[in-house]
Amino acid sequence: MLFSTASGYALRALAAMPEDGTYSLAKDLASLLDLPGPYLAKILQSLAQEGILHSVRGPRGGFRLARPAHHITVGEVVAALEGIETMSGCVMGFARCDNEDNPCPLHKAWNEVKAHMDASMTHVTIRDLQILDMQQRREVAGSRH
Amino acid sequence: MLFSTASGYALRALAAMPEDGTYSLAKDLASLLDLPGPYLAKILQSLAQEGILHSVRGPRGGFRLARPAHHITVGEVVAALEGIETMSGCVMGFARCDNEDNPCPLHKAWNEVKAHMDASMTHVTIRDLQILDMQQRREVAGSRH
DNA sequence: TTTTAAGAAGACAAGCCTATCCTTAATTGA
DNA sequence: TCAATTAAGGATAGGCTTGTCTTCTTAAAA
Repeated sequence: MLFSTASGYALRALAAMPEDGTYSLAKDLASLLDLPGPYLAKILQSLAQEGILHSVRGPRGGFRLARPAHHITVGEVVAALEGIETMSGCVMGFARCDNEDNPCPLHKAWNEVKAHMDASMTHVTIRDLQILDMQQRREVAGSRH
Repeated sequence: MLFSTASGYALRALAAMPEDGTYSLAKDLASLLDLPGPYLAKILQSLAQEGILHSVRGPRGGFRLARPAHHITVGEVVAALEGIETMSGCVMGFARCDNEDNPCPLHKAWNEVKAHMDASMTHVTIRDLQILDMQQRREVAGSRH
């Protein structure tokens, strides 16, 4: 997996949250998606601090998307949890490796990879994941019959 | 960086080893490349166990490449230290994400990325890194004047 | 006002990676 | 044979990620 476990959990949880303004509970999302509850709660709290989610304490509280799902990109979520440095730097860890002077043998390939992923991550939004999420949950439900 | 620190160190050390059959000491490579000596020694020992290096104990011993540099691929080194699972699995950590049924929105992009990197890693060898290594050491030497 | 239902925040632990150190084993050379 | 040299192996420690647990705070509902 390219992303961290936390990012994967976050994307799945965001895709499962309704957009009707109602609040979802961390533990409900966790049991729905079969994720570790306390850990998911921490992740959702981080996303709330980053302005991706809105949270309310107390009865009938919980988490909801701070913006429409199609305005939250995958890259934004990953950056909020992992920082933006994830894919920067030389693939091989060479200190002196840049475009102009002495690129490492994997430099060109890695640059194309980065550009490709970067484009995907800024264009794919949580809304795109919602469809997938529905498909997956339908299949899981079907397999239980 | 895509690879682990250990893989980066390993590639740099392998690129710096002579191919004339003589043995290099872990601590010499470490000081030449400015890497943590004991840690590099562990890494080289792992590479010896994997058959990428040949090691001899005692005076005049050390490590040498077990095969010609152009027969050792970058992918082989990374796989020896990190396992082959590094780039397998869904990018987003979705359990049910495959080519046929329900690929995740990043699935296609990630597959192209994987194919690209995989091709590079099996075609680029330690010999390709030797040229880079010479360039980098020359520059470092020059910058000290 | 009291109770209850939530998130927020902190401590804590397990596991992995990075890194160091110490001891042991092997090999060479005197 | 003995001393020196080198890798091999194990123990240990710090940092980060994953994950759990407990306590505190907020806010709604009774």
